[in-house]
Amino acid sequence: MKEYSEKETRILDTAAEMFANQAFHKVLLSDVAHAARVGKGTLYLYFKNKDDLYFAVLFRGFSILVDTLRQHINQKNISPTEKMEGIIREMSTYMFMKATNAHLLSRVMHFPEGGEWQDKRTELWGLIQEVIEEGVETGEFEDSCPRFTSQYIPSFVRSISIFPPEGLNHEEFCAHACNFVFKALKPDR
Amino acid sequence: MKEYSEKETRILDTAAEMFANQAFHKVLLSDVAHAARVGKGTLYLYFKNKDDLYFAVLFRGFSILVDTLRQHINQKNISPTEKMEGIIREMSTYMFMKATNAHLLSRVMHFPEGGEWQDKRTELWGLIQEVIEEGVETGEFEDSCPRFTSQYIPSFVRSISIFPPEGLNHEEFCAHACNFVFKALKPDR
Amino acid sequence: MKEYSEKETRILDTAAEMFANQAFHKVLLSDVAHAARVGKGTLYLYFKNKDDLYFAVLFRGFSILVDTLRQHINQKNISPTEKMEGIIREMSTYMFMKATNAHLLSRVMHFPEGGEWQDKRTELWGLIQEVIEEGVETGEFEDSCPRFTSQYIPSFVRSISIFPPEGLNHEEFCAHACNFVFKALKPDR
Amino acid sequence: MKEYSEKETRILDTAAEMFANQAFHKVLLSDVAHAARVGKGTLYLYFKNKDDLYFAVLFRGFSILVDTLRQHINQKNISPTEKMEGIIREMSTYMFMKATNAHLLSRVMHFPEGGEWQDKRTELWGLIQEVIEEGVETGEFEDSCPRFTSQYIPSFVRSISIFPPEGLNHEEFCAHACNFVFKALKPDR
DNA sequence: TATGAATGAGATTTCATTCAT
DNA sequence: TATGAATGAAATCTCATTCAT
Repeated sequence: MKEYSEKETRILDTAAEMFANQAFHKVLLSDVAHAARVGKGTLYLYFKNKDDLYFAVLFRGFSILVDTLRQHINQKNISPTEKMEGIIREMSTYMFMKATNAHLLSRVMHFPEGGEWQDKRTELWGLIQEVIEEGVETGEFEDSCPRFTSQYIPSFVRSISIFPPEGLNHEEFCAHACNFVFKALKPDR
Repeated sequence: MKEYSEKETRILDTAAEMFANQAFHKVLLSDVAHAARVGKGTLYLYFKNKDDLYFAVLFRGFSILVDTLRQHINQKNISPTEKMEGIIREMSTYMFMKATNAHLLSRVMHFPEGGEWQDKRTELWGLIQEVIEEGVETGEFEDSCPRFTSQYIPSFVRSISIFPPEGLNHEEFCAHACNFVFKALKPDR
Repeated sequence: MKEYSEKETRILDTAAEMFANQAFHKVLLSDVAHAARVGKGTLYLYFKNKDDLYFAVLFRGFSILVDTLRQHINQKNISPTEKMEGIIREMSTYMFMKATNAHLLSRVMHFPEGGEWQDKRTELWGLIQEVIEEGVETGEFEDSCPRFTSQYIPSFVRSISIFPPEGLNHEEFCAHACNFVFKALKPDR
Repeated sequence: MKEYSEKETRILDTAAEMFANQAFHKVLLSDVAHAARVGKGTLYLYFKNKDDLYFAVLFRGFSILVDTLRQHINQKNISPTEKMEGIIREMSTYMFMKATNAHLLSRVMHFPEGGEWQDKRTELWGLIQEVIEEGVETGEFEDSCPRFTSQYIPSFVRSISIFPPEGLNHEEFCAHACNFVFKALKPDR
């Protein structure tokens, strides 16, 4: 896990906020600098250019999520079903907590191929896939292609958190999503 | 359904291609004009400004999909299950046919709120929701909150078409997705 | 001889004036644009960047001089001595006429090697060398290494025009320089 | 003769090298500092600002040359002719020894008027002029305007050392230049 | 004395948009 | 209707200089 200095963190936080709320080209570096209470030049001390800052923001946000999930999954003594429920809840919590998270994550998921990103995404999907496969082994789940399923799950958490149906209740969504997934993965008999 | 002149169509096609492959701010109007074999000024005869062109591109692409789906659903004499399978197949066909489609749709789905877009998206979700509700009525489906489910379905078709797992087979995906959804929606008994 | 459009010429003239009077980094493109009565962006229509504009200015100035000299030298029916006198007079006239010329030429003569520049300089020296060699053939001159001499001549015209001794009289300088060169090149007997 | 501390010398040497090889505005103080193995702030302990450093570099280089020449000229018992030959040889040795020297000198010689520089240049020209005048008095030379000639001589040494003709031989150049000057200055009879 | 992270004024450059043709 | 040269506001980015350590 990359380490960030205090100032770097402040810049990333500020930029995350701004990139989440406006289109890339509407975010001015001078505004970021001002909001982060640093000089414009300081940004360039930490990030090569605007693109680089943008990617760093997304990457950090995504990494935090993946790390959280990995930690959850690595717990001993919990069943694949519990892990899967955890994944859905952690992901949706992460995104509902801060609109910023959802919007940024959403962009990551669309990112131009490029080693680093591909890897991170694959990491996320890999974690989920592992849980499904573990469940298949224990007989809790049945899935002819866990690779597909592992992509479905983040995608609908994202969809709901970006376009929350009116009057959305977080708990209600988690329950529905878990139920949906568990039914879909339930062994035929 | 809006009608477009030949030149307008050429511009929209070109722009669609470009917006699908690059971020908004990386797409230069001069490039669009050149690629569409029209003068830069001509773009402004058909579209108010860059944003307007962008919206027009997304809107057209999205409308085509929604219209296709609506046509499918309006067929008489087919069951909700058949309709649902059709939705999944039509959507994924639409997106697999042209990468452009998938990428553009993806943008629409993430579009900052804004009346027009909200409406268009709601239209898509509404179509799917209707089918689910119809299925619930006939007893083919069971779903505690069809509104959520109607968002899940486009989201994972999109995810798979933007990030196709290596060696992806279209038919295999459709089969898996249908199966996944049908199991998830199957009445408990 | 390269052709320049009216606007291009206006830009080059303006820029020449400014580059001659100030250090490169003190010349602002916004000032150039303003003084040339064109938009800042227009500069970039004609010149790739600031460096490119600078080089174009120098190159044009230098080319004009070389062309003038070549024309003079190509005259029929004049002796090498007359040609040499012409060279010295043309060069010093060119430089005394406009301080701009002298200063710009001065920079050219120091220019980072680079095909184009090397070639132009070599062209200038080549012209002078030819005249000397012609004179050697006719017996008017004697010179063990015309290649050296052809570099001496522009160098002192330049020196005097950039740092004119107090109360310098142009004609006096030409006379002195010609006399100096002719004596130096005079056959021993 | 100014004295420089060890660190100051290191900075000046480094900067000399860099200013000789690149245009003023391409030389970054951070590069100078790094190459001189001092902190960027340290430069400001020794030099008021970038201009000041630049001037110091040129000034030191020029002073060394002028001092060398003065020492040579002040020798007793050598004729003006010998002095002149010495001047040409010392100057060209100085410049051929290190390309840096030639380039820097070249800058000095082109420096925008400014008291200090005017004085330094005048000092160089003055030395040469004295020798010529001494020669005129002894009847060894003849020159209607030694002030001009004293500018010619440094200028062509400079020209040759900055743009050495292919396959240049130092000794050959000195011999040619001396011969050229001596013929030009030879009394008519 | 020595440092180099931080600064921000101000430079270069871009590109959506206009408008004369 | 069609064009693309011209524009200049506004963006990104640089780098000499400062200053807390």
